[in-house]
Amino acid sequence: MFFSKQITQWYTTHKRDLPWRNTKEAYPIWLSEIMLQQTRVDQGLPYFLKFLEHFPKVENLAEATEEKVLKLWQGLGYYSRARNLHATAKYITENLNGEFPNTKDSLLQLKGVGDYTSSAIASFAFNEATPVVDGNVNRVLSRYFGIDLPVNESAGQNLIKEKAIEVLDKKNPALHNQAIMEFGALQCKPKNPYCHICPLQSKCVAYQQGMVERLPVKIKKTKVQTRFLNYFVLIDPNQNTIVQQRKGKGIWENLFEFPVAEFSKKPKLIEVEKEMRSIFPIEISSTEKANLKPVIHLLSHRKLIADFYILKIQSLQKNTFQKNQKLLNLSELETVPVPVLMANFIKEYLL
DNA sequence: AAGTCGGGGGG
DNA sequence: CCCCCAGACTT
Repeated sequence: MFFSKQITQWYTTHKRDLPWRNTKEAYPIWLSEIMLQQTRVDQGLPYFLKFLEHFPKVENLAEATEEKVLKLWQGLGYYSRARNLHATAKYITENLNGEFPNTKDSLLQLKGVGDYTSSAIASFAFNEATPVVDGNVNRVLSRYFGIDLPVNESAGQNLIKEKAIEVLDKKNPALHNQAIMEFGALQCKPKNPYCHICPLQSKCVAYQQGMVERLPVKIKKTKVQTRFLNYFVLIDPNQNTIVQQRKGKGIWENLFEFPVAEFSKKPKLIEVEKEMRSIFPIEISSTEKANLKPVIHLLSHRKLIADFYILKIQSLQKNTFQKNQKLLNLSELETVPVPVLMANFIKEYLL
């Protein structure tokens, strides 16, 4: 009881005013939880407001096209969340009469809803006494109990979940869960936590033993791979161009991009040109490399280096298109969902 | 159990 | 430059 008492008291005076906390409706709570997966509150908030504006009810989201959902999601990353969000909205609208499941176990069946998110929705919307365990909770509990097992392995994660149940205020799970996460985000931060004014100080094992900065322990995994993307921007005299939708299961699934040749090693210009001509067996009147230095994009475990080639051609013929390709005027490029990497290029060079 | 999936912020 | 963020899903 000490733990929950302290953090909820801390919460009532330090909490941020966030829109999804002012409701018990499952729809906006679900929406916020999906958006905030691996995403900072500050980054997700504008998207949350934008989505509620376009889709006030889950039915409105269900009726939208996936392309529109992806467009609104553009820039938030992890686009499978947007596809699963849309699929789940349709499922709830068409099969569940627009009513969200109201238990953790039933919520867990929804696409894109895992262990954390099902607990979050069940506790926030339906007051189910189930603990949330996210990055914040891993940090707070590993420090408070002095757990030095890696939190991203099953043994450590299981122990954290045990402790999360142990400290959970079963009478006020919604308040407790909000409090412990907010506490992790604002007080028990990854770097430079405010231990000197912490209400848990007296019982925090990590603080007592001076291991706060060492916890939580995580096993590292990253081996950075580089991908070389060579985009071909065809432009005809009417300012039309071709984009194509990424299919398959890789990065940016279902987003649009210019026709591309990908390499795992830095290609020679000859190789790029060869790929270009196999993709477009057409007359090219002039080629210019659009940007002198390539666009370098760093992701968590990957480095993307993108070169853009602008190809001026006499005419784009519809019958040469593949199924997933679209003919667009340059001014229409802003209407289709594209990776941020491309959006930046488009804004700088084509509009 | 290990990989993959984005993009941005902070030290 | 590296780590982290209201994780889930696939292999």
